[in-house]
Amino acid sequence: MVSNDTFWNSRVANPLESHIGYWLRMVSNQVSGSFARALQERQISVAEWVALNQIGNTPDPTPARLADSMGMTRGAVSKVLDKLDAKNWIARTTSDQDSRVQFLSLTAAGRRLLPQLTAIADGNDERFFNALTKSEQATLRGLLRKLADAHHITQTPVE
Amino acid sequence: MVSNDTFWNSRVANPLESHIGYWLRMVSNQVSGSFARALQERQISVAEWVALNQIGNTPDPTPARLADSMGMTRGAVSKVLDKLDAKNWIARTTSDQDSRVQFLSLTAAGRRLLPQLTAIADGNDERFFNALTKSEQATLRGLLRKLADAHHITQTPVE
DNA sequence: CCATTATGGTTTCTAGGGAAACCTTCGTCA
DNA sequence: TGACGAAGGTTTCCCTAGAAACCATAATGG
Repeated sequence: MVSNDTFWNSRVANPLESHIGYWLRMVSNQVSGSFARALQERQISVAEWVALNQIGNTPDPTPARLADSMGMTRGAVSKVLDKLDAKNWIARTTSDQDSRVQFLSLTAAGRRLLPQLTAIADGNDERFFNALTKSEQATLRGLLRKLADAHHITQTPVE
Repeated sequence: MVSNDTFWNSRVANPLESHIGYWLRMVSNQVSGSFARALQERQISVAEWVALNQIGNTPDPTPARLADSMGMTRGAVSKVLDKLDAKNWIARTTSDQDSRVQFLSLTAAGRRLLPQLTAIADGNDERFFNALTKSEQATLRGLLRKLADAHHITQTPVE
């Protein structure tokens, strides 16, 4: 047994606690909630951060590709990009080959900001999963990857 | 190594993929998304289902306790209860001892419905985590419990 | 015993994201 | 080449949930 049983057994009986998905959401909500709060202090939403990160780390990013990889609709992405644009962290330039397409890029300010946000993300992950040993962390990562693989999940999670 | 490396290594390099939280959200989003879609076919939201389940499985449920256990604000819970009430799945009766307090209970229709929804939840969990062996499932559950324990997470996850 | 504070629940306002309609531009094919 | 469908992006509408203001009632304490 891995965990502190007395604590958990004290909880109100609920058949759903036998679901792995239950624990998965519980933990996932907490870790992303804590990250969202950290970003909030800088007036940045998780979606904005994910978009910024994708723009900084994928080749030739466009709104459509972002929507695909983030698992958001194009409408939603459009609004997120508006925000990033208003904050002068990204630039949108229309493609020469296809005037429907926009290429997205980080501005100088965006390039300065991104590593700071990445550091926050690193710290959040580190702090949260430090409750596990290195070996347990590797096991957990492996199991999650196996699930993602089995179900062909490819979307970068946003919320 | 647990997973299919060639598949994952073909992904665009992104430093965040080293975060366990990244994989956690990715997988969690997928499992709860698939569950949400299953409920959607019956015009039921995840929040409604969680509330219904709590009402059916906790002693003397009240809106305030629900808000606590679900990690939602009381305002949000109030609206969810309005929906369940409109569908005639729950009843609200004000307490004799404290007229501010409402006790929540399932109606006959609610009692009939709940097991069906629970079966959907069971099926969803089962189907998704079948990609892991029984032993891996136990390991995963243990690791998630350990994290929830370490961080004193007690809220039933909603979305 | 009354004033103040705390608590339970609802309502209002706002922000974020999906769905779908919309506009523009590109590709196809007759 | 011109019509039609597909694709990229934006806008509009709607729904959900949080924040905060609000109302009613209970508890506290002077």
